[in-house]
Amino acid sequence: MSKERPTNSPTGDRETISELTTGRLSVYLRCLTFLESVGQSTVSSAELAERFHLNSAQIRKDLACFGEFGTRGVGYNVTRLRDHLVRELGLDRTRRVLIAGAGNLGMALADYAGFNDHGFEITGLVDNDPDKIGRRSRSGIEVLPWDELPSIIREHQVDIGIVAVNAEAAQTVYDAFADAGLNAVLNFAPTQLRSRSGVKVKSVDLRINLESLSFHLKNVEDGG
Amino acid sequence: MSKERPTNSPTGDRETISELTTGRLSVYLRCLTFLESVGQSTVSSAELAERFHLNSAQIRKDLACFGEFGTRGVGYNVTRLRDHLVRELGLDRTRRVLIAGAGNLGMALADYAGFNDHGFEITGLVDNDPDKIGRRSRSGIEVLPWDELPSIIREHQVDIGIVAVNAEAAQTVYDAFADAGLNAVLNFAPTQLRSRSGVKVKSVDLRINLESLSFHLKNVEDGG
DNA sequence: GCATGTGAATGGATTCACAGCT
DNA sequence: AGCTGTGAATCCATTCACATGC
Repeated sequence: MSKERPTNSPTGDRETISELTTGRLSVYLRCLTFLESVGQSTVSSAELAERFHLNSAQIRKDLACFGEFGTRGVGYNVTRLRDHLVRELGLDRTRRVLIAGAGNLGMALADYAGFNDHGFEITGLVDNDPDKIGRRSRSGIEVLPWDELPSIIREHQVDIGIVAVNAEAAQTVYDAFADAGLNAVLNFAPTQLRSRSGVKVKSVDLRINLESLSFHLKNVEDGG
Repeated sequence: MSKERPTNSPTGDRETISELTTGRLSVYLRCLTFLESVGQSTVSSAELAERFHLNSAQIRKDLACFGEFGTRGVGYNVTRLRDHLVRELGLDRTRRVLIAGAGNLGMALADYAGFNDHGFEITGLVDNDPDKIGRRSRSGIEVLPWDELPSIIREHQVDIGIVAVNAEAAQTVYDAFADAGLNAVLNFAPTQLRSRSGVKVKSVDLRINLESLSFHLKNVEDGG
């Protein structure tokens, strides 16, 4: 459909920011949080570039997506920029996360420190195995019945669903998440999900990463 | 240094294949394994393209990286192509994997089915917490002392190291892996590792993925 | 002077379109 | 006829280089 857009208008203009850019914005945000914690008040694109092995122009382009936030001759105000990124990435309110699949991976993710932290909150796990229902993860997240997914999502005001089931069940889980009104899904199953418009999937495929490393190793071995 | 290379010579020519391409090759391989299991003997680039929402020319280009493997007018022989990809990706021999960090994530990865499977084998976990040493994961993978990393890697002939420690310790672990002779590292810590030449890192950053979903949600909310 | 913000140039990846083989 | 393999064209991301503003 309509693809015409004025490329990069300074203000407004949502959803025209690429995945690659948002990934880097997350990285910058992490760095800014650190800089703030050590009391640094301004930072230049050159300094950020050095930290991340990136080109400073790229960083300026990335940061300019939302309008002008730096001061020429000076750099960026750490706190101001950080707050701005937090808001632009939608991290200024807590996102509630539900995990489908209470196997090893699901349980580990439920307890994973990086999640229950700064803007994300695991509200529960669901599983269709009666033996698992009612159990809790080490940190106390409860396993709820899969059948009650829609009401759980409604009552707990879940925003993000995590697929931590096997490849065969993954599409069913995604569809159920979508039917229940979720708009964002993080998939750990080693399969390509057929996604619906508006219901975004991000996939983390451990096997692809391992195979990529295997390929590198093979080249190292063959090369010498 | 030298960047000149004859772009894409049909045979030989290692390491000039992009990360994006190898990722897709892994996906194709998975699909070919499935097709073989259901007895399909040939497949066309168009059929693969439809499965993965990709362009058929891209698939042909990807598959042509290693030489010509299709038959014009017919397509690709499933078994032959699969075997070829297995060999080219270096999956024709078992890769031994060691996990550093026996926390929730490390333990879960040790037991994760997708790993101890088809070409990868978890040989153990290491941790520097004396309380954890000697414990075992559910599936029986033992936690070994961090101090003995070099000898463990030597004796178990480890190929790939996994970093499943916190962000602060991640660089230390990476460096220890590299010093012990590993050439491939999979990093789960939410930090950018300073990598050494030849010692490849692939990072899986859960938080970046969640933040990307958060950004999407914010746009959905703002837009409607 | 110094660092941002940004058009222009470059580089890489994807797609098109067709020649060539079966 | 059908499908691969691939140069040419296109698209998108990154980098360069400089005008702009503090």
